[in-house]
Amino acid sequence: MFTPQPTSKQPQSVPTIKDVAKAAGCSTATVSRALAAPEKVSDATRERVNRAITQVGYAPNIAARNLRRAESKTIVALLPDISNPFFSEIISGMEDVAHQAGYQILIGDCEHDPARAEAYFRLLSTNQADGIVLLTSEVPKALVRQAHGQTGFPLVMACEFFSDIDLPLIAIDNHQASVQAVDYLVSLGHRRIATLSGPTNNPICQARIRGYRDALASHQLNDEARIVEGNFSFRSGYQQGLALLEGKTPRPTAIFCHSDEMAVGVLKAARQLGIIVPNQLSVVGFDNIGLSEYCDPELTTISQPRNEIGRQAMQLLLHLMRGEQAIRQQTLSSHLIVRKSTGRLQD
Amino acid sequence: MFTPQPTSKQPQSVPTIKDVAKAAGCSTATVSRALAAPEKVSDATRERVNRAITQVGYAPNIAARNLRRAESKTIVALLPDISNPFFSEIISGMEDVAHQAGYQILIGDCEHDPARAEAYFRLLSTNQADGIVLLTSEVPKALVRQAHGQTGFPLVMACEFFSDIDLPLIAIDNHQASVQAVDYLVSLGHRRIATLSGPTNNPICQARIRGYRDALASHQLNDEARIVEGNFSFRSGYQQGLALLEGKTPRPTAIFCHSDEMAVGVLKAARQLGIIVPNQLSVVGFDNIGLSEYCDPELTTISQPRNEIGRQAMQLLLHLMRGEQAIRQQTLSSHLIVRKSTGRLQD
DNA sequence: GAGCATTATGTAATCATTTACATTCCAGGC
DNA sequence: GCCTGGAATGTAAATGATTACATAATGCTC
Repeated sequence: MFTPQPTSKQPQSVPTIKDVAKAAGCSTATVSRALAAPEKVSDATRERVNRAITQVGYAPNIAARNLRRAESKTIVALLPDISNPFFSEIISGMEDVAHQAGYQILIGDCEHDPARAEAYFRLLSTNQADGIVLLTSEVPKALVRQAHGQTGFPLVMACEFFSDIDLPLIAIDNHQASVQAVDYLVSLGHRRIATLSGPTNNPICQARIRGYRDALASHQLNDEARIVEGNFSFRSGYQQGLALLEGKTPRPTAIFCHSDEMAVGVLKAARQLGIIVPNQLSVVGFDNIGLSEYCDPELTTISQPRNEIGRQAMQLLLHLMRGEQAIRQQTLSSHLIVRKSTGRLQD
Repeated sequence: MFTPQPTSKQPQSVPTIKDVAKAAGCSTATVSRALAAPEKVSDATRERVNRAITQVGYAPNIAARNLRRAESKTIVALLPDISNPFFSEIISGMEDVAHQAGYQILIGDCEHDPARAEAYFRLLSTNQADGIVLLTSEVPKALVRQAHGQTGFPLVMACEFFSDIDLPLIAIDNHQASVQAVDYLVSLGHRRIATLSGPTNNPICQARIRGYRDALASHQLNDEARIVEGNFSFRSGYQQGLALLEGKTPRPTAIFCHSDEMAVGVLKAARQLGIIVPNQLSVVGFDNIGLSEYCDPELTTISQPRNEIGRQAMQLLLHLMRGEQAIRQQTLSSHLIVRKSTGRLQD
């Protein structure tokens, strides 16, 4: 059987499903089926189609497919700030699962700008995205509320959450993680334990603060509570670290930070003030980013299963999109990694 | 004039351009023109169309537009590894320019896996992306060669490059940056200056190594050259740092690292061996990431204009895509930031 | 071998938009 | 008043893939 070269009316143009059909001697419908539902096509035909595909060098036009199927196979991951290395491992977990299922991930960096967040949400209504994984609570609540109103709206939160909107969620128990950190510090003999929080309007920080307070209370240390606010960055850690450590009030002997970067900032502040860590000050971080093993001293910190959070969030989203039943909220366990930045109180 | 509610045959469905046309009392062609080329439509009509659009709550279906226009308004940014904070600021610069021009950025994390890179390249042929900014040389060369073959293929490199493929490029002069670092170390009295390189098959590392050798030669220190290979990570910096510092050969008094993370790894190695930085060892990093101001001691490093690299790379790509003439290669200037990790040789 | 179910395939409509081409309208020149 | 040209708008084809529906082919039962 002789199959001619694809008739060259437009020699340059990209081959379409028609070219494949012609080369395989069948209809476009058959080609389409051979690709989307191979079991609906006879073995012989499938073979012929596959050969034709490689012969003409066909690749499906995704825009056409998206139009017809009214989907985009794209998931938006909304982040507060792409430069925070905390997120990269989560993204990585999400990507594994998403790619497996034939989805792409579009990383949406909100840069703390509500307009950006809105633009990314809009992608859903224009069929440019099929679902959203929300990794920040810093987005206009109206958007989220509206999404939450529609049943089956493909939206999942990971790590962060809203106190007053009950979305599908994959996260650790921030309250408990906080309790664990404080209990540990108390067990080392510390009593004046301060917290360097992230933005205090952030629900995860609120949860951590509650955990902090509850833990202090359980040791009759309510009066020692001391909370300062940062924004997770090195810089805010450094600045607030200075504020905590050089003040006139009796200096805390331990600081529990809501991010590793802030903890490293505190380390710098302590260094500058000649305060030895851990002898005179214990510091605990949060997240266990790569750096925490390489700073001086190595950081005691709370480790979140970041890859797993990403994977499960994506799995949950896929379930929701398929309309399947799924556990709507999952709490993963964090754990305290003890390194060199914490020690027994020396007096 | 009474305009009825959009006739409700499918009350739920998303409004299309037809609904707008009906509401505005004109044809779909006119609506389309009012949106894409407002000057082709009378003021009155444009007004009516705009009102109709808000009235029915219309948002264009991007898949249909992409199909018809054979473009996607999406640019792929190919990275070797998303978790490297070096890239975030570049991405940020790219996004600014891209959004301005109505483009989206799809971040492609290759994770050092050629298959991934290939998948992202394929997005171009399936019209899912209009151009690529390549931030890594770790992609199959065949792909790049093929792209380079086609004139006007929308591909731009940033930071990294290929020694044997002459692509449009925005980068610093790595050779010169290296010379500057070494000259500076020599000026502090150092003679045994080692380099902790990134992967030595990476052209930017090769350029830096050449710069290192040339600078040594210019000071008659050729014989002192000592090069070890890492992979830009904390861990490789630490391991190779140990190797360099605890060997039996006379210990280097300065180490020039091809990344800040490796430099911080070296700091840890030195600490562990009881070597005081900068008194007994000077360390220079590369990239000036946020961390470099917060590690101990603060890192002397080479700063690249990352935001600007991102902006210019995107601008260049946009020019290429529009078929405009443009400067194909641009070298931006880096500079040495002197902090506390380098000092005069004390003997 | 008729009747019926099942499987394989083809035809053509459909998705939402853009745009080539056709038509209409009007102003201005003669 | 006629003609020309340009502006404004409409008609309908085109983009490439999917899929409802129709049809053809096959196998199976009795």
